[in-house]
Amino acid sequence: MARKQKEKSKQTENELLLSAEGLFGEKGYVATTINEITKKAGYAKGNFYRYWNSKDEIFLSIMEDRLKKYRFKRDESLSNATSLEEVLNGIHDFLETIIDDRNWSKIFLEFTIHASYDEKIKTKLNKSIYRLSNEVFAEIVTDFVDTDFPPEKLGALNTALFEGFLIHNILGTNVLEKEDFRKAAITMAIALGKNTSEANII
Amino acid sequence: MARKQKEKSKQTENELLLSAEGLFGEKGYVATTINEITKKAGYAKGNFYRYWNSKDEIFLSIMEDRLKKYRFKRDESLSNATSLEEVLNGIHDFLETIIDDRNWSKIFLEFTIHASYDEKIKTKLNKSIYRLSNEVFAEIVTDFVDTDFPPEKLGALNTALFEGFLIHNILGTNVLEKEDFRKAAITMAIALGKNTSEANII
DNA sequence: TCATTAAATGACCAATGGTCATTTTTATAT
DNA sequence: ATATAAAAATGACCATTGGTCATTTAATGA
Repeated sequence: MARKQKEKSKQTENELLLSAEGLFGEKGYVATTINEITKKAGYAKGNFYRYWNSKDEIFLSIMEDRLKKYRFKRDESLSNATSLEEVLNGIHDFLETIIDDRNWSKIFLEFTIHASYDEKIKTKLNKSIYRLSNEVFAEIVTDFVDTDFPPEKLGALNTALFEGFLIHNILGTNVLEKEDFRKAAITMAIALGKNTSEANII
Repeated sequence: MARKQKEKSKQTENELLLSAEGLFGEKGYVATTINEITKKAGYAKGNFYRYWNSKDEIFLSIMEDRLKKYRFKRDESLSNATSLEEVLNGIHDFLETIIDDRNWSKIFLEFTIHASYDEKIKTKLNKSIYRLSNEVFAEIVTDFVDTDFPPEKLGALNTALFEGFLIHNILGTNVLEKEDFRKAAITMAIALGKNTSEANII
């Protein structure tokens, strides 16, 4: 039974993943050490590299996993929206679950910047996995947009405001609340995407 | 003449500052090495620590310097605005000079996140020096706001959208242009801060 | 029982930020 | 000029990092 060996291997991988996720969540990307990850799981450092080729790699896989879960929540939130306002509110219900996952949004940002210095990782990050809103946001929102303002830009702007709000939170600036963010984002989207007398004021 | 020694000392400090600014600008914060900084300026590593106590410290001083210059530009841009639209456009003229300073906005973000893991540096960053818009934005904008939406929140939201846009640029997502950012930010601010029939739609 | 294969180890490597005893350069007092 | 003190500069050294790899330990199938 070679089975048992594969099982053990899978289990070790899982133990390391769990250990890593815990440490990343506590201390962030840079401050977490491979040595710590393996030690916490009860192994020696070298064993880590049987399962991943680098710290980047294990982080990416953890990140993908978390984002998958986030996306699932988003799809739930959006399933029965019938107007732009409802869609936007649905999206923000879901964005707020990310915000509440406080440390992790910060850590995603940390890794995003770290990755931006490395073409390979940067490409991986951009490859749909990371960008939470853009295209999908656009897709959903298209039906509800009256103006000729491109929906994918609406999506990108929404993401931008969201990530800016994350930075605001990270610094603990304390001026904005979640509700402010939601109100601003929705107001912005409606002003740009809905054809009222004031929409294109500029 | 102890003068000469002090002059030499000042000059060395300057050479190191220039070297550091160049390297940070090229390679970012983490990737730049103290060894490189001193070597490029023609000194040995140890000499660095006569002038600064850490890499953080020299970076902060360079950052302050750059931000001072930015702020000067901003004050110029705002000197003769007479309406909310004009104020906002003035602010965005200045924000776009930061955006065009491409690498540096990225590096500021990199350092901001790095700093967020260290209470001491975080405090220093927040101590007015870094936050470009918030209070000042609020101060300037107050006169032009009709609604009861707090001006300091307008400022923070503007900053948030700005920094989100920076991240968008960093990742090279290519959906948004500077003009989109400007239009969105101004639309948002007006929709929240100007009393029209649509302003408080939510 | 024994050879084969997989899992796990930890000494080792180059590079990092930072320290510090030592050397080199410069200024002053006699 | 020369000796002394003080400032400027050096680079070997430290602990720690991500990553490598020859070696050891354990499971498997004959």
